[in-house]
Amino acid sequence: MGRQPCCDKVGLKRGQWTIEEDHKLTNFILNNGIICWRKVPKLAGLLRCGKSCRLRWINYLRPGLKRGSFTDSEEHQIIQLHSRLGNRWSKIASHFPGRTDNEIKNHWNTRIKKKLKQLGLDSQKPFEIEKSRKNYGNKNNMNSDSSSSNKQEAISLESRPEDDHGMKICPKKAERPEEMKATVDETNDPLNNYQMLSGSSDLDWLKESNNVSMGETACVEEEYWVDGVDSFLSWDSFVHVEDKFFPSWEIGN
DNA sequence: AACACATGCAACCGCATCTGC
DNA sequence: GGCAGATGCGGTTGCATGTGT
Repeated sequence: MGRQPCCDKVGLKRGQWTIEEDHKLTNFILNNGIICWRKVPKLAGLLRCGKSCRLRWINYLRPGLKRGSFTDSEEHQIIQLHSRLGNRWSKIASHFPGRTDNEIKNHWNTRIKKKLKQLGLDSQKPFEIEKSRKNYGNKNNMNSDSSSSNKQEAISLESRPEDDHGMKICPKKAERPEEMKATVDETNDPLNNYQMLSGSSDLDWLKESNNVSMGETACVEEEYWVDGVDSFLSWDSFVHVEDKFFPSWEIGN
């Protein structure tokens, strides 16, 4: 016995949204807020399922969305976050006000993944870059106990006063498949390669962090992380803006 | 100009998780 | 605690557009 479909799909429209549909959905939400996505299409006069409406709103119609290509800085931050979080796109997206998880996921799959592949890095091993980064920064410290350093990192991250959504930044060690452990070919510097491919010179933050010891690495990471997030508008401030538009609902994903 | 192929993005699908009863 | 409905999430697909021949 299969799962019940999220909605009765008979007679529902699919595919690309028309401008008229966008207007209907936008007007409805602006006037009424979001109470129940299931009811939205019916109340808004749309022949779509609630899921589809939600997706359209979140990914395209929601005010404050930043459209256009990703900047180098954003791309670097995506790579860094992905190295910590893996394919948890919504978590990654929460660090980019105005960007959607879908957008970031698409960007990763179409651009970044390709670049990493060219570098010989396996994008399916999301912690590889982070690990590479650590290894390159710790050539003088190769004997250090990796498990304890992992633990140290986990503690460091978990004791973080909490990010804007109270999420855990670093997957627990047990959640990391063994295969994710990095195997770094020290004859190649992936960061150099990435820089060459991207034609960007602002990977310096990665290189700079390679010059510190293990203990310092954690500190640098922490600082970078905080600076990186703070350098963007916080999601909370974005929520406040939306509160003015939509006092009747909350974005509390 | 016409066609084939590649690319990027919007949208869909189905499972996971949350929430209220 | 168990269940059902609603929502969230990530993987995947399909199509529009761009590019090369």
